[in-house]
Amino acid sequence: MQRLRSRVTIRDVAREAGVSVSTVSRVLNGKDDVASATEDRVRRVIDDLGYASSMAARSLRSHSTNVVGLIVPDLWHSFTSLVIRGVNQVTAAEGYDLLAYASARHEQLSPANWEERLVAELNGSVTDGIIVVTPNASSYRTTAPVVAVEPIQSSTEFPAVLSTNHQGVLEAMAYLVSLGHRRIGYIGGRADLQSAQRRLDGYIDGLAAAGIPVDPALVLTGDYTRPTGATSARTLLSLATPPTAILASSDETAFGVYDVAAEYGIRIPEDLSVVGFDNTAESAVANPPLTTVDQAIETMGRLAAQIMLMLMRDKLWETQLNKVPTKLVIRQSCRATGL
Amino acid sequence: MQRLRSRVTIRDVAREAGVSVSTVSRVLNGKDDVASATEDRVRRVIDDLGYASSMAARSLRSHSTNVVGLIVPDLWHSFTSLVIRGVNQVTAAEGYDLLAYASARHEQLSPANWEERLVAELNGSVTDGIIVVTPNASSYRTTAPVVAVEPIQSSTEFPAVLSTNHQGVLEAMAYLVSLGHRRIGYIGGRADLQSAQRRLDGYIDGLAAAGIPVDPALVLTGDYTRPTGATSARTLLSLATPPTAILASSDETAFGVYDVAAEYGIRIPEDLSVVGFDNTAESAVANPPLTTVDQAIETMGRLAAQIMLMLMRDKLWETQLNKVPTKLVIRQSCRATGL
DNA sequence: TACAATGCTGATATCGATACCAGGAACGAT
DNA sequence: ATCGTTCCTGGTATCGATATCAGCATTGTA
Repeated sequence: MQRLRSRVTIRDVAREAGVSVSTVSRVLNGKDDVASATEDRVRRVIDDLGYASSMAARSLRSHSTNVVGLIVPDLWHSFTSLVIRGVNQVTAAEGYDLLAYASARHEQLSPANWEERLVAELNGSVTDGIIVVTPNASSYRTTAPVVAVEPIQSSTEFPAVLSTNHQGVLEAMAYLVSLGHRRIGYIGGRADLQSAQRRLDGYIDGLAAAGIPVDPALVLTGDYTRPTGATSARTLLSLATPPTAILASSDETAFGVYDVAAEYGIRIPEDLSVVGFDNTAESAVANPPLTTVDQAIETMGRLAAQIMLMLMRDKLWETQLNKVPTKLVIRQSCRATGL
Repeated sequence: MQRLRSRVTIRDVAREAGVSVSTVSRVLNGKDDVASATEDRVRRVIDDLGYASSMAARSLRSHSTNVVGLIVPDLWHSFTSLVIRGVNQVTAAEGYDLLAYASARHEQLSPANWEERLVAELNGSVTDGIIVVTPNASSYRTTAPVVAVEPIQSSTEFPAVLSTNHQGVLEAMAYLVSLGHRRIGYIGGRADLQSAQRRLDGYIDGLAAAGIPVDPALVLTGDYTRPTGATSARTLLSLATPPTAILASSDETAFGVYDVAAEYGIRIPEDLSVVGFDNTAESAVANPPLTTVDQAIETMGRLAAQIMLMLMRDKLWETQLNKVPTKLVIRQSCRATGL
């Protein structure tokens, strides 16, 4: 491959085409005041030399890129991937490039504000606006707009997109209660996440609505992962009076419950009803297919992108909290109790 | 939120701290020839003002960022996500940032070289090296290194990471033959992809190795998607003498076969054996769990990142074609024929 | 005492692009 | 002949950072 000795710059193009850099710049930016003969010549040289303008230089000078930034804690978890997918759909349709940034510096920076520096660094320099996924900070110093998806802080100074975690769990609880369950176990998420808190509230309110007292032995704190789901399930199923249903606060957690049920010879849904939360792709093909709360994560991404584009175009967006509704997806992991 | 009127620049910091921009720059870059009193003062001002240096300006001047670029056709397909995950593991461990770029301009540029411009634009300006996933071009004009993952062109002028598609399918075929299958259907991938061609070759060579003639009616071209998998399965299962086994060239395709089998009341694996390719997360929880060829996509990402870091550090990497072995994962979707 | 070495700091050029202003050529109007 | 337009083009300042060189104290050495 031709590893060029040095970059092809706008100067090289100008020299080769026998015009000034200004003219080349005009051609690049599609200004209409260039003679068509000149434009053709410049374009030919651009192709010949394989010239591409430097993003760094362009954005440094023009203070405008065509790029929406996305700052994510990682680039592979199912939640992240789905948000990215939703955002990408909108940005691509509107002709914006999308740049997802996962920093190597999480650990080194104080965990509370690792994204703050990134936002400042990227915004107004490489991106025209930034969407942050599950951010910690409640405010950023920046010239360009910021939109959050599932922020950890409950109140933020920028528009945020949230799912109705509380409502979703409430609905799932109502469903289990309608099937006759009264001992319902709960495996939560990491206590420091706002979403986990909301879901737990939904569980407690769901019990209250059915007039069932909370049994602390049935309420466990997890971390949304499969192994922890399994550990928690072992605890619940070893109780003297085990629950007849388990509400897991994530699909991964629910699969941990599946694992332990198989291990104990407990049949789902005959002996134990299980409800998840997320509606990941796996939940549809699991055995049995998992009844779960659909978070519409992709929709959240789309909404965040739409808000972002509005703000970038100096339109206003009044609402700070934008909720995307959850929906209970009933499959085959629950059954009425035999009572 | 404080939307700042204008960016905080290094100049503002210098003025506030009563030093020159040079000194601030030295502090930022951890040079050791700054008096510690001065350094403390500058750092305090940096924190107070919430200053973060502009990536654009920094890389324009220094010609070195700490960023590895990743150019992908999309940001959500399972293949892409897994590659990103592998790359991210290595870059994060080595202290490099990762920037994944999905262009909105696919469609507008001629499809054959949409990534070429992106590579030139990013490299030597925003990134120090670029990993391209399933690229079309076989060469790029760039000053910084390029590494490809599953390039479409068979021969490239830069290091490429490939999986042993041919070997993987061959192994799957040997397995099916060992179970007694002789009528084996094949649902391929998009004909223009090198990977699809390799897998098809594996199928044909697998038949040849077993001394079975190719029946054109059993060989269909798909596109790796679930709906097309279903359509193809309908065709195969409607034949006068339907196959006893179907080798799907992707897990998604295999799930399409599952769908149609359920529709037709055909039991897997009792009536029909199915083998997939990819070993996605879904394949393990499917009903029945899918026997599939594990591509070790994450490993491919890791290897690509390792090669990239070598090249960025001016080490040499001789081998152009780096193959990551596939492995047959036997689950419960196949059974010996009743003959 | 003179002169070099060291430690720290500032001034200036530069990276590659765009914004802005100025100006030449061709043309018609006065 | 002079002037104002219109159309096109070039020169120069500038974006925010780093690299390089130079300079000023202060200290060490011949």
